[in-house]
Amino acid sequence: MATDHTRSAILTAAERLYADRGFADVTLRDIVAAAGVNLAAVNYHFGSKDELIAELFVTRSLATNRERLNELKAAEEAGGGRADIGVVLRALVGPTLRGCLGPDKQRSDAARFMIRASIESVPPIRKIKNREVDHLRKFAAAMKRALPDRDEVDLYWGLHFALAMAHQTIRDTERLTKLSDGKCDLNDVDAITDRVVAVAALALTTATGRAAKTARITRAVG
Amino acid sequence: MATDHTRSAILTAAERLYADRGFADVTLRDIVAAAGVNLAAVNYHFGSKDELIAELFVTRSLATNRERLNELKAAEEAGGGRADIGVVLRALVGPTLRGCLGPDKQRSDAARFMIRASIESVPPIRKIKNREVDHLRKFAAAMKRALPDRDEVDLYWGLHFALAMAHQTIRDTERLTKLSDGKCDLNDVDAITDRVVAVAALALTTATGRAAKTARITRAVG
DNA sequence: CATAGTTTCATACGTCTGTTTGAAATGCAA
DNA sequence: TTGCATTTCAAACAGACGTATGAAACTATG
Repeated sequence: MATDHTRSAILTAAERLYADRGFADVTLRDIVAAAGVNLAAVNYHFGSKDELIAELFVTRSLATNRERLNELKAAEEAGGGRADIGVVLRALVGPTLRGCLGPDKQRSDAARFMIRASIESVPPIRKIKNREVDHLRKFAAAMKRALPDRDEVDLYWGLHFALAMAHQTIRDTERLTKLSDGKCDLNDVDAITDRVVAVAALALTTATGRAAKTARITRAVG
Repeated sequence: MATDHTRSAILTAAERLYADRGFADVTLRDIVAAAGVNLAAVNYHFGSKDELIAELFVTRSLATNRERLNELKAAEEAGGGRADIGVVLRALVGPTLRGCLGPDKQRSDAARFMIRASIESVPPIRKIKNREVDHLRKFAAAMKRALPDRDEVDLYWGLHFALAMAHQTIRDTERLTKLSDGKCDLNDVDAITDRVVAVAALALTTATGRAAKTARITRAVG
């Protein structure tokens, strides 16, 4: 064992390559070349390519979830067991956004790997991913504490939309930049987080009747 | 030429398989087996696998864009050159949502194929996809007409978020269903469209100062 | 019917993939 | 140093992939 240099070199190289180019385009030979180790090392240390991916994913998954929950717990403890809905949402989308966007320097391979994992549904990950729901349930519960009068279904949709906006912003940076001719600043992570949280919170705090009615009217007009 | 049964059989089978299982998991041999034709037929009729995918994508892409623009134009003409922001957004997200969600019967392979295409970034599609921005620009312009006083950047973000919510809802149906224990009805397409449009419109019509301030406050509190 | 052109077919090719193998190298205790 | 276990390495393996080939089966025109 010792420091197991080879093992961690593989993990680092694999994470970076997968984050950069996705799962489909990266072969074991690419990984071992980047890691500077022999081809057989992957199978020796991890058993198979799938097990390497799975280990990468569970490690990062646990870390991200821990970060999110820490932020949530700190906020709820500070608020006496209940946090503002905006703070809850920020704890949900903040960690991932910070990891994936912003200046190159602070952009981590880890966060970008997680995005890849959530985009490209590769078999070894798909099986593990179902546990994510249990993690999100904690946030749904916190949202319920923040907005006890709100209909449960609305809360789920709000959580879903918040993740959708954060997720898509990370994934499709290019399109928004082109569409806006660079006017949308994708480097200001705090501002982006503000936007996502603001929209989700707004949707959750506005009277559902009014929103639904507006939508129905526009539908009738259209 | 005649009816070119083989050609269209390949297209149909390929679209369905790609929609169901994604690009990575579907081989030419899967396609020709499903289409009931010979392996060499793909290369004979389309030149290569990539060209088959490209043809599939441009066909569907043009159809979707046409549908969206028809809805937009009809609304703007009815409104004397300017449509309500909700109607514009509905024209943007409605066609795709209708095609991808709802009861199995009305769910089309075409729409699901397009979602796959937007998720898994396969080389032959990636090159073509840049044109989508030009299409979206027309919606950005319509949004500007609907909300002439709104800051341009806000409009781009609103458009981006609307697409994000629609897109993610289609893509991650399973997670939301599980999280909500089935309480979120993914079969009621109109209701879902209402929600997406309502949230996006709400974000676009609420005073930006208030939203930003709320976000900043929650950030400070957290 | 004959024939030229098109389409289908079985089959094979070359390449790339993840994985395996057995020998060589290394680390470490006695 | 000797001996044993761990780790590395070059090389090869079997399988799957997209593609190419040439003969066979069609279709339609004269």
